[in-house]
Amino acid sequence: MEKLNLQIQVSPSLYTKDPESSELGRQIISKSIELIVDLGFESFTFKKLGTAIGSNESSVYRYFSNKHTLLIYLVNWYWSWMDYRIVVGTNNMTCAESKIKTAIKMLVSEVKQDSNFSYINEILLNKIIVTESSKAYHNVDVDVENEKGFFKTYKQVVQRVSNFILEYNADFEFPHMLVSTVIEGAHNQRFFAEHLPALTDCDKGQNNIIRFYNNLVLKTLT
Amino acid sequence: MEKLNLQIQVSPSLYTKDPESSELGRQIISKSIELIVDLGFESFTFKKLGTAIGSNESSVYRYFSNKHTLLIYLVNWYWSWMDYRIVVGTNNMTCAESKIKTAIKMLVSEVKQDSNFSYINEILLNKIIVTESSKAYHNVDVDVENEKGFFKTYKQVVQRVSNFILEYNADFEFPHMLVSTVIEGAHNQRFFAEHLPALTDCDKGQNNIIRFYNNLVLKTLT
DNA sequence: CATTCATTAATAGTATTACTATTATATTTG
DNA sequence: CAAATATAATAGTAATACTATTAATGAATG
Repeated sequence: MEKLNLQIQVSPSLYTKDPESSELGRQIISKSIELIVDLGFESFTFKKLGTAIGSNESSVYRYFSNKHTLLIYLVNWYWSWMDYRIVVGTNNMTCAESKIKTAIKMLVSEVKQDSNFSYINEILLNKIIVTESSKAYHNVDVDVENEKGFFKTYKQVVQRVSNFILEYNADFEFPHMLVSTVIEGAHNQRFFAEHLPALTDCDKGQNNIIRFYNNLVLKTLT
Repeated sequence: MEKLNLQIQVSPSLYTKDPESSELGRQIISKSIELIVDLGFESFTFKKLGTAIGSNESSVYRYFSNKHTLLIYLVNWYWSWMDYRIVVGTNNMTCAESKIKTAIKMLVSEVKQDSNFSYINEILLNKIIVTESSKAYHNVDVDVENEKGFFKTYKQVVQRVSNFILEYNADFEFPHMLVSTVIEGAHNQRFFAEHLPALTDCDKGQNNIIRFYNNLVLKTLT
């Protein structure tokens, strides 16, 4: 596709200062993605991030109040980006089945770099989603953070794909359950394939995950 | 069922001193379950646990080298217990479909207290599994810990149910994927129902989760 | 009965983390 | 140029996740 002039909008409640507004801010995002992948979220600190971008811990704190909020920012960026991809990818499609398959493919497979958003490495960000994103909501503050809209873009994607499901089968009772099962399930399978292969059957190749979930969704809907 | 003289065996690699071997050890397990549910795993500390059992931080360290290992211990206990329940629950069954349904019900629904294991509150432990267990493997040390057998009992349950799946449909390519999708999916749905209802359709009652996954599994296998 | 051994409790101490606060120095902008 | 703003550097704090040491207790054994 052509290169577009796009920017993913992230809710201002997720930062103290907009990281898109300065070079330092963009570096914070860019490098934090690399560091979280390399170190894991637990070992990632603002001090290490500051050093890595040739800046200071305290400068990072001017953008994000803590590393948890930074993770939420990244997660929201990812789901806004995914939502945009699903909308574009299914645009002009009339067949509900095709829409579902397109969405599943995007949600389930490994991601490719999107040159429209230069300072964000979507491949690495996708790895963070697979490995770390459940930590965004598996904590004591979920309810408060949910109220603040921290999970809005994820819910938006689930809703969008749920609508495809209902287009395909208006009587199906559990579209959201099905969609969230597929999304979280696929992330797990990718993680298991790499670290706990006994919990999956991916040894025979990546495409199995797509085949498995396509089959699962379409059969469940009949 | 009658009260049995049973004890769940947990691998000695998961503790420094066997908590089953002393009153203090049993209290450590018992109280840690309560505290992790109340505080969340991140805010749970051995210091707080020591105080809560009227003992000392350092005494807890004689049993478990850190709180992560204690979580792994609890997770392993849970899956050994679940495996035992599945074996007993499906014993003498000849019909593969019934075995599958029995297993799904056990894996998916809220748990009831099992009086055979007095000092462990299975209801609370199940909440820990739902909310915290993904933290057991979503970290940088997965591979090392997997080598050490930290996830053995979980894999054992997945394998057992996968065998039922193959009994039902020997040609099905992805039994482990299906089983781990159901287990993790059901845990997520229970969590979402409580905290992020937009990601699920559970408002109409708990039984929906069982219905949804029963339907999903049996249709996927046709 | 005395000794030994293991268990536990209490205390202190360390490195790291996740911040906050302050000040100094650049840089931008009006 | 002055004022405002952004950044860097430094210092400091409370809490965490431990380790190490010592002391008190009690049970087993010779």
